[in-house]
Amino acid sequence: MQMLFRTDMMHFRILFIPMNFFDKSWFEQDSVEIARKLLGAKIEYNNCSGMIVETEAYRDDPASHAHRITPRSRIMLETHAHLYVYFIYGMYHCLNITTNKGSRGAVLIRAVEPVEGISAMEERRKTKIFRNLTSGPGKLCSAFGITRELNGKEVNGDFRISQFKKIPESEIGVSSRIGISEGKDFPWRFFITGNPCVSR
DNA sequence: TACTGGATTCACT
DNA sequence: GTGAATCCAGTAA
Repeated sequence: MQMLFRTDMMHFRILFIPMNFFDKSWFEQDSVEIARKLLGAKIEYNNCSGMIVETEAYRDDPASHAHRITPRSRIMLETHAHLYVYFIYGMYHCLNITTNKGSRGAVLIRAVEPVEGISAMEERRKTKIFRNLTSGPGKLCSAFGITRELNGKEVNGDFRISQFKKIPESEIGVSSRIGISEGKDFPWRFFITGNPCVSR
């Protein structure tokens, strides 16, 4: 397999990054486009991996942290291909990838199907019910051990994302869920597959 | 400095 | 279906 080389200056290691990893420029696209294309991609972190089965796109709308730029959300305006991890409800983390070069935007990873490191996920989640390991934004962060330590990091460092499985267009659904904020509909926002490991 | 509420989850009824 | 858990970013004063 063809490889790229990446040097890790802190530890003087050479890491091998396969060619199917999304490069930084790929994340310059609009968040809605990326949210759709990320379905079927694989995330890897902490010796665990999972296939993305549900995403949610955020742009400059009232329900988005990007709508009002604050020190916390500034990363969505200033970067793409970076991780935006925030803490919510006092106990959960949510994982986003910044998008939209030159504008504000991000994609929330809402659910994945566990692929590797399942026993570690079971331990962190304190359950052996496969369906409950990563079927929600808070659940998947818990299963992977994702915390705010990852906030601001560029993708394909410790946290990697790569092409994995091609999801047929016919299997991709756009949810008609109601947007949380201000009671407005954002039907373009949610992308799901028919995979059972999606949020309730 | 104090207060409010949230891109969630889970236990309980 | 409902409500509690729980921390912290954001805001008002």
